[in-house]
Amino acid sequence: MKLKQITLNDIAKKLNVSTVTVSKALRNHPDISFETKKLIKKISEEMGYSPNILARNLSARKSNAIGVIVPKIAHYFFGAIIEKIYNIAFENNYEIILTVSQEKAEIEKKHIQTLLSMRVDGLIISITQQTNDYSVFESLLTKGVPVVFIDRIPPLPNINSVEVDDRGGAYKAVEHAIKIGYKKIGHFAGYLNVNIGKERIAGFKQAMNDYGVEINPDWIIEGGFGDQYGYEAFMKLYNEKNLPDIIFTVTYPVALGVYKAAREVGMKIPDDIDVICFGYADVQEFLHPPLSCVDQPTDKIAEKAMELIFERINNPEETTAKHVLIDTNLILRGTCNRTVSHLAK
Amino acid sequence: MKLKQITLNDIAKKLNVSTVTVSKALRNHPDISFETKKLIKKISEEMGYSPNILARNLSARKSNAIGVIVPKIAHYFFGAIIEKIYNIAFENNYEIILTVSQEKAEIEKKHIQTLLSMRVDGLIISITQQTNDYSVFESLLTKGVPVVFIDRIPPLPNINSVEVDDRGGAYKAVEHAIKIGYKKIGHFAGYLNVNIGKERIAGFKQAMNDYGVEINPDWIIEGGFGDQYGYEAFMKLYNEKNLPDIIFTVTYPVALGVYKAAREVGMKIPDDIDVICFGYADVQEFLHPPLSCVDQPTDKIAEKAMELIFERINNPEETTAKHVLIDTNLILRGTCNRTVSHLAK
DNA sequence: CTGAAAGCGCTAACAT
DNA sequence: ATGTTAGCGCTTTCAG
Repeated sequence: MKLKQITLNDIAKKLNVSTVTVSKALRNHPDISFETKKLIKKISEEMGYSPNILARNLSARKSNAIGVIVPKIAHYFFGAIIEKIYNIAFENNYEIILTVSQEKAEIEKKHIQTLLSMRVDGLIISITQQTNDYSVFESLLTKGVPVVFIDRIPPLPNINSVEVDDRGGAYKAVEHAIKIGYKKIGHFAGYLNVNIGKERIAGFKQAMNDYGVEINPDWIIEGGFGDQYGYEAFMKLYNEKNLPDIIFTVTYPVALGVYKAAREVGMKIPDDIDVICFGYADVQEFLHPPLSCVDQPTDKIAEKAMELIFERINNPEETTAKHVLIDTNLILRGTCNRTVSHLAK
Repeated sequence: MKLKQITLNDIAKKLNVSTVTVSKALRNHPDISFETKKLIKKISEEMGYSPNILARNLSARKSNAIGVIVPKIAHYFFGAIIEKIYNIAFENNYEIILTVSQEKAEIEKKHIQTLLSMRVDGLIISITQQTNDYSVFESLLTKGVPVVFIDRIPPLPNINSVEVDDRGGAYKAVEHAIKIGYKKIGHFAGYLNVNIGKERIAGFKQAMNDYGVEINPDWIIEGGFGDQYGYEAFMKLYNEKNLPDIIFTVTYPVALGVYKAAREVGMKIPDDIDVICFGYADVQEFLHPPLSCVDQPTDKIAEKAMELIFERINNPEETTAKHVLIDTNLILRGTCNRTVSHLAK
């Protein structure tokens, strides 16, 4: 802003001391006597002094800020992680510079540039679904910029990352479905070029194989992570009269799409068709029936990510990367939650 | 970060020119010949130069950044607004420094200090539910800092604000309920010390009065904005065997609480008890039945807020404040959406 | 077209 | 205990 801002110099002149004295006094430097400190603080308060962080950071060559890049905000998963990241940063006197890539690789790239220009101390990134050029990230690494990737992770060696155990979580869900008696299990799988899509379908397949349940490729549908896709995928199978007994969806919105479609065609969940999804959201318990899911502990993801980034910031020399897998747990509510003897064939 | 960053000077030395030349070349200043520009750009690219925005901003005495303070993020309403704000900022080459007050007045105050220290060009604020000391905001105004308040607005004269027409929206919802035949209309009202609570109940009452429908004070319950409160309020009336025919809830989570409670006691929405709420959320259409609501156009709020803040930033002299009321519209889905002849008594 | 000088506000290092 | 000097990286005069 263009307003006249009070500077150290202004205070110094008023008190007939040097800027350095004021600077030190305000930062409680032991050099300065208690009396002068008190006076200086009082006056600067009165004058409405507010330190210029730009100048301070320029001088200190660090910003006390962490840059964050996420594909979107208005989404339970990212919203919750971001909120937690903010809280942790606040407790540690760090600022967060949040940017949104809108799932676009070019925007992501621009944000990286901007954040580097802002001289953030580190970067936390969740890459877009369409990112396929990883050179930007590589150059980040060779430059030695502290970076931690969360959830959506580029296929690069030796990077710090915090990831949900997608495979294990998917496995848990499918295993549970099998254990309560399901045999005809479908999977709406999202995009398989994204690591979460890849991992979740892997967990699905592994559970099926481990328990000797046949995988019907007709019931595995790729396509997207949004509710629209769940709706369409359901309708496709419905029209083919080829629905499984239960569908494991790659995300929670996809399950919403299934709910909507099922209601439209008059099928009752969980009796006519059952659902379980990957991903927690606060509204699931209010659905009818309440939707069971694989919970991804957003708080833990945020905590670990911040822990790693701080570690990296404080040990710039350290080069071995850490890969953290966050364990998931099944939250069983109104779906996929009772033995299905009626299906025994 | 502590890494060696390339500076203008580094490039200048390498090319045996002055920093100024490099600076100008990189910014496409007409002073510099096409040839040198080309060369300098090529080299700085090669060297991986990234301008130090801190230094640039310090020199320019402005930051090209807007500070935003919201009570929370993981919430549909704020999430959607923030997302839009980010997009608009991006299009205008502005940075957003987002901070979260966690509904705590002291944190809010700290954030204001920090953002001022960062020399943001302007501030967009949605105050906490517990803020009751408005002097911070007042001093902001006297300092001449461009500020726009959104949604949650302090009772101060002459401030820029963007507000949803809460009263009008509530009026619309209640009016609609009346028109389709409801007489026994309740209102779960949230906190009345917050402007949105105050306005919404005012709209409720006004509609009731305008249409000559009797207000039963037993059916107006204050208490909070979360689902828990909706649940409790419903249960209270249920236990007293004193439920109205329809409940207008102050927020969408409160309606969720009602859904949950109603299901628990075996009452069917909308037949046994009907609901309509203030506030849009993407999941409403997936509820059973899909929940009708008063939509608050988050995009418009964000757009207007950004418009006002830019206006203010570009005209620091301007002192007359603008107050924008964003119109709402009713989104009718599965609730509060059919004539209730069966209730005629 | 190019560059030298000065300053943005602050702090670390080195006197006094 | 206080002040002087110099520099963080960039940009805006203004002179050449």
